[in-house]
Amino acid sequence: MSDILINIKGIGEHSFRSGITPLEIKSEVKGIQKNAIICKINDSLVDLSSKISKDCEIQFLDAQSKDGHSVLLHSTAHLMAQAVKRLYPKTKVTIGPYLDNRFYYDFDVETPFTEEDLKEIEKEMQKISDENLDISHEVKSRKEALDFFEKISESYKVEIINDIDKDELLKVYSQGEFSDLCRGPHVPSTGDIKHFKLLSSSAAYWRGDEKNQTLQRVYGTSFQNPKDLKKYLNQLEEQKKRDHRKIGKELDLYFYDEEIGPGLPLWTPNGAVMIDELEALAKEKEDKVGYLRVKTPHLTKGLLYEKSGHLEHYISSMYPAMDVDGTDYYMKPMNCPHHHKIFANTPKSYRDLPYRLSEYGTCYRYEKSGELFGLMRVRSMQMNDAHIYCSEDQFKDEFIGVCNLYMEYFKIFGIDKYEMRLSLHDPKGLGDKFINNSELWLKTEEDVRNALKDAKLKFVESVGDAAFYGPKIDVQVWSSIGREFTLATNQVDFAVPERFDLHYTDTDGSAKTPLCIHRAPLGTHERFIGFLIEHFGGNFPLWLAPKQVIILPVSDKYNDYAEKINNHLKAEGVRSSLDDRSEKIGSKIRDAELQKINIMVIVGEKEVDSNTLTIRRRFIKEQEVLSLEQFTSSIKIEIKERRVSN
RNA sequence: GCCUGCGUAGCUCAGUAGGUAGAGCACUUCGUUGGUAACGAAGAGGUCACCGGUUCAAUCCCGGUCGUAGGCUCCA
Repeated sequence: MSDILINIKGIGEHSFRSGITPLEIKSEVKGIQKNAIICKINDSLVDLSSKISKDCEIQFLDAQSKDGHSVLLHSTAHLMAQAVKRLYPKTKVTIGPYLDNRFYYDFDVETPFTEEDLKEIEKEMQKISDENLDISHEVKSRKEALDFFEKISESYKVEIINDIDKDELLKVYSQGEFSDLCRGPHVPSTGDIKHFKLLSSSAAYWRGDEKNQTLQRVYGTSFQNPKDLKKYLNQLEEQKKRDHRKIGKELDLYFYDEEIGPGLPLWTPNGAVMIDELEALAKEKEDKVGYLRVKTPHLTKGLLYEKSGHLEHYISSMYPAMDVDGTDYYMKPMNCPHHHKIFANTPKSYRDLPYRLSEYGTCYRYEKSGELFGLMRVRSMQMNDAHIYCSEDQFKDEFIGVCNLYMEYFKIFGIDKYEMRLSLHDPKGLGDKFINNSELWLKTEEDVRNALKDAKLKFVESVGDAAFYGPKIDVQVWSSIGREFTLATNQVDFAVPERFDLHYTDTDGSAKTPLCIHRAPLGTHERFIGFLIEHFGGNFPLWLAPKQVIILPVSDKYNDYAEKINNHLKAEGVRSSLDDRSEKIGSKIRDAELQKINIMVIVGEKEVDSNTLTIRRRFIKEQEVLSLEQFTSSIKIEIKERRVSN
């Protein structure tokens, strides 16, 4: 057999016999990392056991690299499947991919797993790891693979094979008694998988379709080093602490009541302050760029939604109709048709465009019970909604204007991780999910794409996610605990204005139909505040905080002085309160810290004598001594400028 | 909507092999007048989510309903 030349990244070129495996190279050549579990040959990830017969470049990777970690996670999923098959031999396996830092495997199992079962599975996994079984693979023909999986009654695998492209090579990975259809690659041995933890189990539908069999999904994680595993688990614990549902309760911002209904949040005085601040911000920004504010009713006849197409497309997520004097009325699920009515109420000329209507109304949607989630998915939502009616010529500027508004908000809140997603129609869904006019779709999508490119905004595209009436831009953000949400949305509507027979008189006297841009840069107030709670971990900037200042007298003797300060601040529009309980100062400070109040004003003998205040800011050890006037004016500026820090 | 788990005081949670319950914090009162993350004492608080069934007896066992958690599916 002839020799081949292999360039080992970071080490140099070596000559080997053809047919050598990376595993053999690893043991023959010094300096390759001991923990290497996988390698890249000419940029594709390959098992360490595969034979090399050509000159190439090879890079060994351990599980601390991104690719290596993915492989480790994937192999851990297989390890888990093997453990499950040992403990519950009747289980049928399905699929087990990796995610960021996690993996899962879906099983068709007789009885769902309990927490104890997960512990047992984990133990069995440890055993298989200790057995240090070689993980090998064989390439099989379609027929061989089908025969094999039929013989071992893995019907889901059979189904998968039948769906795979006929030309694709099928690989069967084996470790001990366990074999699985898989593209791979995998770590060389079960002994390479040492530090893992099963996280949770839940149900999942086969192929994600609710009509299919319910499977049991087990999530887990796995790392090369015990330290990294611990770090990740800690991170998960930390994330729980920032959950908006937990902080929302602790800071008394909102709650749900069984007698009111799921998904219908009640905002307490603290939470309502935040909504008011958000609205004040939005009004300020919108007033500057020419939005006109309107108000529309919460109830509307069904006829309107027939016309708009919403009844046809979204009836399953609208509250059922109520009969009013023999006519069907619906809770309003969105504002657009009402705004269209307002547009149409008086004749419009090209001089009126762009015509921008905004509304902070409450909409009601019947989200399925299992979809409700804290403030992020609710059934009554306050929209930061607006519709811009414009001509085709104006479209680009208006669209970019809206995107810029997003950016402005993001800057105010210190949101720097976001992604714009241009959602396009799916040609297959025309006439069904989407308005049936492919030319108009393509043209509008191209217009939006160009507008984004001209504004130098980065975006990704997503086919099939458009609204029924036009393409949209969704802005995805990640809360500090890694949850991804669609926060802002911006949709182009080329269909509904026509249905509503909206028109304006153009310069030449002809009637034209305007385009409509639907936009909600702050999404819903509920979701936005939910996001902000996690983003700030409850430590809101001063302007947004429900409780900005608390006055803490050192003893009852200084209550009068404290009260004077409190009254002054309140008169100046600062959200200030007074803690005049007979508690020691340390206790009052502790309580204020737990309530995450931004500023504590401490007053005792010293302060009364010198007519000053001692200012203790959240998280800041150094205190300031200021006069009441100095303090008031400085925080008023901080509030007015909506500073993010602290 | 689907699968599984959970539901005890305002909050965080104990507990009862079936005999109607307990702690800490918060709250109220009294004492204390204290200088940077918990002063002390006393008191008040619960139809053990709701509705049925089994039982002499149910917060506990069984069934249903509602709510909630983790996911799946969905999101104008």
